Amino acid sequence: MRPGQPEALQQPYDPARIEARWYPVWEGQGVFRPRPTGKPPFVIMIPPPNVTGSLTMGHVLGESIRDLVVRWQRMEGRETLWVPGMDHAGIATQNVVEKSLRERGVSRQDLGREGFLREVWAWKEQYGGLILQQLRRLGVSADWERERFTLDEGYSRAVLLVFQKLHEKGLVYRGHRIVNWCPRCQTALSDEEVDHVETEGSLWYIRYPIKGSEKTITVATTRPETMLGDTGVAVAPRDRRYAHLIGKTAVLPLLRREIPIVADELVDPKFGTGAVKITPAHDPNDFVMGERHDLPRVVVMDERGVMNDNAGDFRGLDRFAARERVIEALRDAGYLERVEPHRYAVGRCERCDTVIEPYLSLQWFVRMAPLAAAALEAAKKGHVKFYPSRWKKVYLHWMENIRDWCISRQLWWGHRIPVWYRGEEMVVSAERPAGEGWTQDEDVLDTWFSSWLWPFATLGWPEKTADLERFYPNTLMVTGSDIIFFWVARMIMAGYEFMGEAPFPHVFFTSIIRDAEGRKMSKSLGNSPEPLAMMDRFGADAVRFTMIYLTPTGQDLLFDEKRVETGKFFANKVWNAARLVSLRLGDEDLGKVREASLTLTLADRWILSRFAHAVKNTTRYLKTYRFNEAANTLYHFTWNEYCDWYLEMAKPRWGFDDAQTDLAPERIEDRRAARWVAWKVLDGILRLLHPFMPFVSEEIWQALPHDGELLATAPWPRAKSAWLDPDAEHQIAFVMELVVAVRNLRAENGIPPGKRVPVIVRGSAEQLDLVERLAGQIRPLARIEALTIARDGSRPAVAASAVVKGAEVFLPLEGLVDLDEERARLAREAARLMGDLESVKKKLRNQDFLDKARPEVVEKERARLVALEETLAKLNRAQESLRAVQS
RNA sequence: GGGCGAUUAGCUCAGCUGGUAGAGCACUUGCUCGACAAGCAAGGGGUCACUGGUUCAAGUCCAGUAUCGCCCACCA
Repeated sequence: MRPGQPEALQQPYDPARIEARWYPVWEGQGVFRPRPTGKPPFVIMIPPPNVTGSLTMGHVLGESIRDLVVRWQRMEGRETLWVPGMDHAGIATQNVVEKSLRERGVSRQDLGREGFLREVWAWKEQYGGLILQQLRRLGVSADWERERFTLDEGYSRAVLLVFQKLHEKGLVYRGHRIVNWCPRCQTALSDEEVDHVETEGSLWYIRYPIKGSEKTITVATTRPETMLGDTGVAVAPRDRRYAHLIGKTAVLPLLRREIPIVADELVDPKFGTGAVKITPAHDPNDFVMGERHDLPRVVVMDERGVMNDNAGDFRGLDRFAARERVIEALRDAGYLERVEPHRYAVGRCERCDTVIEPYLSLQWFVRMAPLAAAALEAAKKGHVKFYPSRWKKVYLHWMENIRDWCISRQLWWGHRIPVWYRGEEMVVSAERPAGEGWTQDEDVLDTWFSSWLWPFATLGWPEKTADLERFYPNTLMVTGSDIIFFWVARMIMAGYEFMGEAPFPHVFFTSIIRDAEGRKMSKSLGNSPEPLAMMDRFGADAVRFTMIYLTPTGQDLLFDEKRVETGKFFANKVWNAARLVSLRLGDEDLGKVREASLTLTLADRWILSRFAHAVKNTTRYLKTYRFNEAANTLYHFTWNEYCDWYLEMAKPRWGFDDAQTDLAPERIEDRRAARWVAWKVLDGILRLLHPFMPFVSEEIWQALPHDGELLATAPWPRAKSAWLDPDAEHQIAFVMELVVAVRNLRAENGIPPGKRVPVIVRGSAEQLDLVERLAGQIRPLARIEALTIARDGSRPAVAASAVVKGAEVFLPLEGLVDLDEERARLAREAARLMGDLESVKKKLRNQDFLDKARPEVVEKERARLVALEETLAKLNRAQESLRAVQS
């Protein structure tokens, strides 16, 4: 315990100075390490950012929320673990490094696999993990000693072992399938990595001659260039129009290949002509039909999307150029019947936006349905809960319709598939098989095939480590809904498969950040604010607080840089309040003061009661993941109750001069109470604030009398029920209304703020007692010169007046004020109340209301009626008394 | 084609289990009164998208409509 060090709180508030100071202290003292406390551990994991990544506003929001929760739980006395780390991000990283190589005129093929991987690792050492530095700047309290990377040695072993185990169970298989192929990245992709974009295209109608007939059959297609790979034509089985053609042979235009006409239920007779070309090597549906009818698969383009030898004269053309030329050729030869505009969804690579080619190739897959069973049940039974809950439905729908996962990628950067070939032999094993002559599969695994193990592989799995034992399952997953399938769903599946239980009981989905116009943040639009620049401008505390304060639960967040002022201004407010308090604390060590030794005033009891509410509500909102509400509660309590009212009411009790020794003993005692309460509540505010604004709260806390080493490890405040004081709250509410009424009378009557005015109050004995007791606080708040308590019921002849909870406040005018203005004001006020009165009367005349509404509701309306009538009567009297007076 | 979400003050959004519409920003007026102009005080501004229903009572519950947005989907 140290006495206050007010000199530490310098004006102005300077976030840059403060924020450089505390992170090394926390880290140095091991605050971020889990330390057993006897309570169950709280475990959270970072969704590993790409190793190439740089901090975005999306990260800032997510990390702010994660750190908010972790810091709060740490203060609640839980043993906390936050595991940080990075994802090797196969395609993204390989793209970045290839691009930088290209600038040097080098391709990855030039370097060869080994050489290229050396380049990527070197690149990773130099530039990778920048984002982790940025996270420190933001203040995240992760345990850096447990930092993991998905390509770490141990983590890699886990990935390969998972492949091996799934293969042993028959859940990993290899096969020729139509996959999503990106001709630019030149790799297969999973369904989730393809974005479907609605596109204006055309539907081309092409005549295929029937062999041995003058007739033709017309098919409709959006991809005419693939007709070069057609090996059949299909019609619906019960389509009368085409029944006679089933079993006949069509002649493929341009190539003159003879292809059968078959019946297949996949054909929708209502679409196009009801006849469809079958291209088994270039369309997933056609692949299925091709299998059913035993049709050959003719691949007509290569992995770059360039037409190959099977494309005849079109060989060497890019697929889109080929489309034009095929159309031309068909038109010239009279095969093109017509063209219709057609809207359809085009698949695009989520990484590079290239149009995806459904492409026949040999790939590795995970059979997902068996893995989905447990994950499905977990959500249905509530073992895993989603916040907001509507994501459950989305999750279930995906799980129920799950499809096999293509996990092989034709890349070099990643976990190389642990499959070994020697002649006809094939071995699947995490370890290289013994003996000579084995060659490993060339492909690597999908990045998500490693990140789906994150909740346990980071803790040492497959080894039975102490961490794994202690920290699995994790406690909470906080992430974006955009990766619910990529990551969340798969983590749950992997959790059940390899650990036998869900990886976490709760998943909280953060908002998606958009710009002020509602557009997605993107580099090309240039609408993505630079978080580091914002932290430099406003401070990390301000950025964190603002993001949490603004984030709506379950909605997108429309973000505008200017909004960060909210956080900065709030930090400044707290800073200055702390300055005020620290300057008036005196020399006594307040930490040693016992509350019972103090004589608390009504104002003291009021703020302690309000503080207890604030603690209760802030904590409740955190527990229910309503983070914005938590921030909001704290903001308004601090600013509008503690600063605007309590500190203002405390000022006169403090006085200015500590050295003043000739005070009456009761004044000294009162000053002591005011000091203690102001400090106590501020201390509590700082504790509540710390998870939101760790830097400034720690800085201030250290400058005030405090208990313990660091705020970061100080206990979270409890809402003391002994502090709840409804009586004090009612009474102070009256006083506040009274003050506002006087201020309002002054403002409306144009009385200069500097001018002190006399005020007369009439009211019930209780009200007048209260006013008398608090006169010392009321006078400065309302800038009152003389406060007259009219116990004799007398009233001034000429005055501006207002009614507050039945009490009357008079501001004698003495020719200061425009009487017409005051008359108009009273008339407006009376009219407003008349309106309210009418609606209350109407309600009370309604027999149904009286019979059916809950008694306390009816009682409330009755009380309101009485109060309104009383107030109106007093207003009327005030109007009358002014009527007689000359302006 | 299916599903989800949104529609409340000029802007961005709160409003939990139905009981006198709130905040921040912006706006108006006035303030250098010994924490804070990054501030203080006082104000103006809303038929809660529309239509119907349930109810004594609907921003809140139900149904439908409209507009916007998102996700999923093998109609070529």
